[in-house]
This record gives sequence, C-alpha cells and structure tokens, in this order.
Amino acid sequence: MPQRPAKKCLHCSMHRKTGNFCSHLSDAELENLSNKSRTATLKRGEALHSADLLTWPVVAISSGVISMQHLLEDGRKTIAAFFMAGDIIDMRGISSRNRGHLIALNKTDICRLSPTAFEQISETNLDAQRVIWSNLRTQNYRAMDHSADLAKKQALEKLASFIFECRGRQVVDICKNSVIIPVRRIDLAEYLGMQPETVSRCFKDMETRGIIEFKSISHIKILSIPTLRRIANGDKNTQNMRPSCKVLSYG
Amino acid sequence: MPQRPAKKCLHCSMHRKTGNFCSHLSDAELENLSNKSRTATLKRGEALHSADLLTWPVVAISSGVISMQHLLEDGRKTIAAFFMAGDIIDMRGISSRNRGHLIALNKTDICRLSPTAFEQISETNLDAQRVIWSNLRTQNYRAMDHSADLAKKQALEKLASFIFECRGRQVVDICKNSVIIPVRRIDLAEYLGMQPETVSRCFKDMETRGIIEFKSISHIKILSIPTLRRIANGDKNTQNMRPSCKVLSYG
DNA sequence: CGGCAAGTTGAGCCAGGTCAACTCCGGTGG
DNA sequence: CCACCGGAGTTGACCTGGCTCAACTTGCCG
Repeated sequence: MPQRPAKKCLHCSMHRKTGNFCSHLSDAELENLSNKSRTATLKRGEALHSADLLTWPVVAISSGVISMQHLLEDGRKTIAAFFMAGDIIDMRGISSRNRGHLIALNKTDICRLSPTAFEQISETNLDAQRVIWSNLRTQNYRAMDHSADLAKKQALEKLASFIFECRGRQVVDICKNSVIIPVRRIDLAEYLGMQPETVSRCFKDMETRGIIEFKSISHIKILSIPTLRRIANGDKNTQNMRPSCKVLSYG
Repeated sequence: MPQRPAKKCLHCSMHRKTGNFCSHLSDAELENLSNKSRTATLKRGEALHSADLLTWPVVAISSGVISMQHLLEDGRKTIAAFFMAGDIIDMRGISSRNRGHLIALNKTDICRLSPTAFEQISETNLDAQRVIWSNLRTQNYRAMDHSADLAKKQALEKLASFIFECRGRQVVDICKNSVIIPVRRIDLAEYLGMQPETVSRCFKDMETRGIIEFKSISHIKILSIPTLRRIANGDKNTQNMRPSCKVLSYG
C-alpha cells in the first residue's frame, strides 16, 4: 500500500513545485527515493563535508542558499556558484581533488538523494531525466555567464548583472521590480570578486542615481529597469539618462 | 548490412578515442547518428550561427577550439569558456536570449549531431548517457573553477592556473612538463579577463624567474611544477623559492 | 541595554589597464 | 630572393578603479 506522496516529501518545495525533479516522479519512485534518502537542515556556515559527499554525492536543495567556495593559500576566499531551491548538486565522479567546499549561507533544507535510486530514476523516467539534465545545463550556462561577468565587467556592472540574476532566479516574484538579495553583502562580494566596501559604494551609487531603492537591506526595488540593464550590459553612457536629455561626453 | 563503423566517423577523434561519446555507440547507433548528422570544418573566426543552433543545438567537437564569447555594449569582449576535442556543446532549451556567440579560435572540426538521434541514444544507451552526463558535469565544474579564478586571483596566478588547465585538458601529453597553449595571446587574455599586454608581462616574469621556458610561442615547458602550483594557489611566498633557502619577508 | 557581527564611509595607494611605439614573423608578389 | 605588408606580440610610461586599512554606524540577539 503506497502512501502517496511519501510523507516527508509532502511539504518539500522540490516535490511541490512543477519544474523540479521530484515532482515528475511516480508514486512508487517517490516512495522508493524518499525511503532511501536523508533530509537535513543546515545552519549558516555549515558545510556539506566531502566525506559525506562520497557516499551521498547527489544533493537536492529545497530551500536556502548553498555556496561553492574556493580558498586560496593566503586566505582569499571566493564563491564560485550559488545553489538555490530546486537545484541539484551532482558531485558524482568529481574527483576528491580540491573542488571547493559546499557551505550553506542561510538556513538551508537539503535532501541527500540515494545515488542508486537517483541513478535508476534518471535511467528509466525520461521526464525526470530531462528535468535533471536541464537543471545541469542551466547551472552550466549560468556559470559561464558568471565567468563572463567577472572577466571584463566593472564593479557597478557586475552588481547590476547580479541584481538581474537574483531577479531571474527568485522563486516567488512579488512583482517584476522587486528583488530579494538572498545573501549577505560579504557573500555577494565574494561571489562577484570584489570587496564588501566596493559593493556598498556601488549600491549607494545606484541608489543616489535613482536607479534602485532599498526597501530593506535585502529587498531592492528597481526604479529604472532599462538603465540598470544598460549598466549590466556595459553601456558607459548611463550617467546622464535621468534628465531626459543625453549629454554627450566627448570633447 | 551495417558497414561498421560509419565511414565518416572512421577517422574522427570523437569515435576513435575512448572516453568520448561516439566511441560508446553500437554499430547501428553510430550508423544512424552518422547518417543524420553533419560534419563541418570552421576556420579561425567563423561562428556557429544561432539560426543553425536552433535546428542543430548539439555539436560535438572533434578537433580545434571553440570559444563562447560575450560582447559588451562598448566593445569589450570576453571568452566565457573554451570547448575542445571531445566536448559536446548542448544548446537545447537554451533560450535564444543573449547566451554568447560560439566562435572558432582555430581550424576546428565539428559534427552537428542530429538532435533526435542524439536524444534517442541518450535515452536508451546507458553507457553513452553516462559519458554525455559526465562531460556536461565536467564543463560545469570547470566553469565554476574558472569563475573562482577570475574572481579573486591576480594576473600571475590566473595565468599559472591556466597553464595547469591546458595541461589537464590536452589530449596528447608528450610529457608531463610540456604544455601547448592552443590559442592566441589575445584569446587567452579575453578568457582570463586581462589585457594581452599583461599576459605578455606575466609570461615574461615566469620565464625570468625560471619557472617556465618557451620552446615556441605556444609550447611551454614547466621547469618547476611546485612553484607554478603554489602561484596558482595564491601563495605569495614564491619569490624566493629559487635559491633553496626561503628568505622570510616579514619585518 | 550591552556586545558583537555586518555594513558603511573616508583617505591613500598600487596592480593592472591604457595608449603608443616598436619588434617579430609568416605570407605575398615582383 | 628580397621587399613589403599586416596582424600578433612585446615593451615602456602613465593613470585610475577598486583594494586596503581604519574608524565609525547600524542592527540583531540574548
């Protein structure tokens, strides 16, 4: 007698939201996967230990933010990627070589998926397979976009891009102009390859130029999407967009 | 009567080299895929047009280097990723939104795989599925590593990392110390988010410090792998490693 | 209400970007 | 065979965006 859906999945966002892997499983598959998997809640700063990742290399995130962090010899730290609700971290076959540490930036609910059950589902359930695949592809192209941002953009431009990235990723969008920054300034700085001080200055700059408005420290309202877009795209002529006439800066 | 293997695949590195997707196909699968696919050779600078990518979103690379390039408003250009022999570029489901352009950096042999044949194989041939998957995962983690490099490393450190990346990716390694840089300085600079001038200066620095040696403009011999590794890892105390005694730089 | 972490502001400085001149090298044509 | 050409790479001199360090403010939690 299959109780459907598996009890512990009932309130999990991974199962509830279409577009996520778990919502494409049959009752039997979900039951099986659920029984063999382990949920957990991480506090800010807690890590997914590499020892655990060897036995549980596939982790689904149901809420919160997990970062992939790299550490340099002298203490410089970088966040290479954010994983958020719906993402599947798949460390199968990633050699134990220094791949960075997975560290929660928030209170985060995760589900360590049984590798065998996961593999079996991905082999037999084409629907689920496509979702997993698509998630991985998205992660991949997101990482490449991020590389492009880091490589040549200036601080202000990176921050503008980041606001759009957050907007695109947030699960509930209250409104097209409202963006929640789900991480601390420090984490943001490490993700964008800049200093917290610089992040602060850039936000301030956008605010005084009337492009964004802070509802709270982590809640932004975008006042001029076009201007922000142009900044993100590296357009240098956005200084004078406010007073409707565009002053040429040559000469 | 299946002629095995498909004629045009006979000399293709994708089919010949184990570890690549095509080498895991049955004769029938290869025959079918081969018939429905289109090979092509690109010259330096030629692009995979987005129109083509709509109908042929899956491209396998058999030799050469393809870059994913992003362009900013004011002409700044970035290379977000390199794709090399064995890589599969999978643009299925990537919205036509500005995802960057795929441009050859060399004479490059590609094979546009029939999406239907590719999909069918990936659903039925578990062996092949695993290879595709693993390739995508590798691309993903490579992109994240690259992000980490770009975010916080200094020019010299990025270059050192890049040398190791090339070493890790090169197909034929003549010798553990020999590394071929498969792209021009300009492309390298765009990939690492720096200026060609800076690339030049950093190479020079490594050379004068006796860490690497240039056999030709694109052929490096690493003279001290440990030093190069330490630079890549962000260790600041590599200046004085040569004269066997390590001079402390404090005080 | 104190204590601490996070965030902000200000002042000074340097790694690496920018610009311009020069060298190197492979290809082409007389 | 050499002169010429153009793109790639290198070198030097200068300049600036953002890093650094230090002081200060804010906000959260017990």
